[in-house]
Amino acid sequence: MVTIKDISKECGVSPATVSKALNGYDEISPETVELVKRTARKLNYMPNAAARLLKTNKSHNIGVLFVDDTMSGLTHEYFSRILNSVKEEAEANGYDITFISNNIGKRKMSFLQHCRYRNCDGVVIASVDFQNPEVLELVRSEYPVVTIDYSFDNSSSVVSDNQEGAYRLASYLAEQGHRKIAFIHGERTLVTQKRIRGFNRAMSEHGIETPPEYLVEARYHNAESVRRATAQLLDLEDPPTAIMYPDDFSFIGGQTEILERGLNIPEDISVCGYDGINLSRILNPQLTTWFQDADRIGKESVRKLVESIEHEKTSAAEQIMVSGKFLSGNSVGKWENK
Amino acid sequence: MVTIKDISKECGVSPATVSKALNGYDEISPETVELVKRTARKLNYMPNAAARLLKTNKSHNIGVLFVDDTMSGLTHEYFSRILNSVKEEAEANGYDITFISNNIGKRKMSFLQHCRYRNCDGVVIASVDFQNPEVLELVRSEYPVVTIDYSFDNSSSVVSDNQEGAYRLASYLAEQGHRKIAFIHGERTLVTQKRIRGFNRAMSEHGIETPPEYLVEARYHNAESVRRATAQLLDLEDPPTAIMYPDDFSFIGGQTEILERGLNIPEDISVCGYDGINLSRILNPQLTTWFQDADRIGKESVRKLVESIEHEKTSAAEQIMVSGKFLSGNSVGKWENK
DNA sequence: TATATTGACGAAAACGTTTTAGTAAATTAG
DNA sequence: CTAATTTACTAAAACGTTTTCGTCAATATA
Repeated sequence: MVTIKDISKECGVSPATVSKALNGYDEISPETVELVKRTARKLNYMPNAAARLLKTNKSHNIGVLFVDDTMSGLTHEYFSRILNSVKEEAEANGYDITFISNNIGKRKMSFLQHCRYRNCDGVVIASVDFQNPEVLELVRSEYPVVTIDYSFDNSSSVVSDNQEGAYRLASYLAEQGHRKIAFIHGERTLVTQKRIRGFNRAMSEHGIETPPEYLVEARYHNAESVRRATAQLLDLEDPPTAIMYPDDFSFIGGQTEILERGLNIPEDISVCGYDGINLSRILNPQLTTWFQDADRIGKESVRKLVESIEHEKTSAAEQIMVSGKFLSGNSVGKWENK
Repeated sequence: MVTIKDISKECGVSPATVSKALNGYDEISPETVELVKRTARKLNYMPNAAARLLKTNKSHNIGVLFVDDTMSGLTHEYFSRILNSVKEEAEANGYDITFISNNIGKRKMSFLQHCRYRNCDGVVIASVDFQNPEVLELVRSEYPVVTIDYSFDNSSSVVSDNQEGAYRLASYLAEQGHRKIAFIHGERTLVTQKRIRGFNRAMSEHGIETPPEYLVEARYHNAESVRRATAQLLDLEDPPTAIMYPDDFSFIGGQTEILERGLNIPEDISVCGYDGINLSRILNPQLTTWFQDADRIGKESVRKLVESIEHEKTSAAEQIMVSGKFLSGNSVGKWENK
């Protein structure tokens, strides 16, 4: 391993000078800087992040806390895209990322301890149980934190505009003439609550009374659970003519149920998804859905986090809302009161 | 930040003793060990990974090199599952993972340099262009390396049994009476070559002559490209009665084409996928496909890598093959020479 | 010319560990 | 009862950086 000392010997200057030359201090003569840099390149020198960290207390490492229990975190395209853009934005800013977990080897440690162990400079948190005491401990800690799709009072967050998304989808269905609109929503998280609110607003704006049995809970990203919910709706005395699904993926479970009953989309029943993942674009029929801008969400999170890290004094907590986009497909038909 | 010195003061012993007590050296009296550990817990002490690394030269950090250009790396369920199991197995062994890239901040560095910068103990490489000079540099370096789905001579690898998978699928189609079997395969990587070999073996064992136009290349995970390939096959003078697809996801592109021509699966045409991802289980019809054991692949990679890291002397390069599983669905029909 | 300032560099301490080479006391062996 | 060994500890160096104070010329100022 080639160190600063090797360079200093080769150049006949002190290690201090090498360090300064490499880090662009202005008290080193241009010629020396040139010499040092050339030698560094020649020797294929790479700074040692750990040694540097020890002095500077900056690891240039961002902790990423994603759910890991159900594993649906990484296979859910929405989250894997967030992760990917978090990674890319981090790298663009000179940071690496480290997954934060609470069991590393035999050593049991809390999320916070893991962060300290690895000297993270900050953490982005997504797709976790935000009631979890360990998560709360982390949020309340000395660390700069950005949460995704959930907001705490004293830290920054980036959230997808769930209320708007559900509102727009529901409004669209109503505008197509539907009056019996059901909403299969996910578990009752903050995200779900926002979507329900958006849905309700659209309904009331269109003067539609939604019977309570039109709102049914299923599990996000779970086709089987959504299929059951769909069956439940279709079994109703007065079944809906349109169904909003919790997400594009789980919709396929609903589709199975619909097909098996000999119904056609969108002739007999209209549907729409949520997320706007790749899958939704290639499905038959193509889904009408709401695109969540996962890339921007990841990117904004890191941008804000890095700002908090590097300008701790001047950077204030901020709630950032990322808007999505309506994606039209072939899954919604006009309902003409047949 | 509470350090070893804080503990040493609190306990009235030297830092050296604290370190040894914490690390289970046997030259410390049981009482002292007890006292030190208790105090450490009381003060909420966490060792500083960077400081430790500096002395021991072990970072307990595994580099993960996944493709990041097309981004299909992380959204492809096969790879996201590998990543997930890599992460979990790493954590189980006391390692964190760091994504290796070649542009971190403004600093342009090679993959190898990035590894050195972060002091990785070893690297697992998957889903990259294995001809890439930077990848080769890394493979040939001083680092323990495990490659996934590609083998180099002097390092270890974990590969999915692609030949077997394609062989079994093709055999199955033949056993169902099909004689006109087409294979839409992916780009000509090593993986693809293995699959083609398996396909060919199955064909020749069943005495089937496959016209060259039944083998068509498309892009993995790309519905549009696979749809075009499907159209090409269906436009043939003598179209196939069964099609093997490059992967479950891209099959949906093929399905679109098939449906638009008014054909039914499996009555008019039989299909099978590859990968056995979640999606394949919930699709209509359910796909007959080959399950690749991504979890085991990730796990074995890390197991082998950790072995190479921790027993550098005794651990020899090894090629590990992970077998998959035939998943039957409703996408293949018997072909009775109608 | 004497003094103050600037420019270019180096010595050394520090960051939090681990580990080698002791050391002094207690125990055992002869 | 010495001498040798063992037990339980410590001092200090080292890992590769960064950074604070110097220092010593050279230049600018009075």
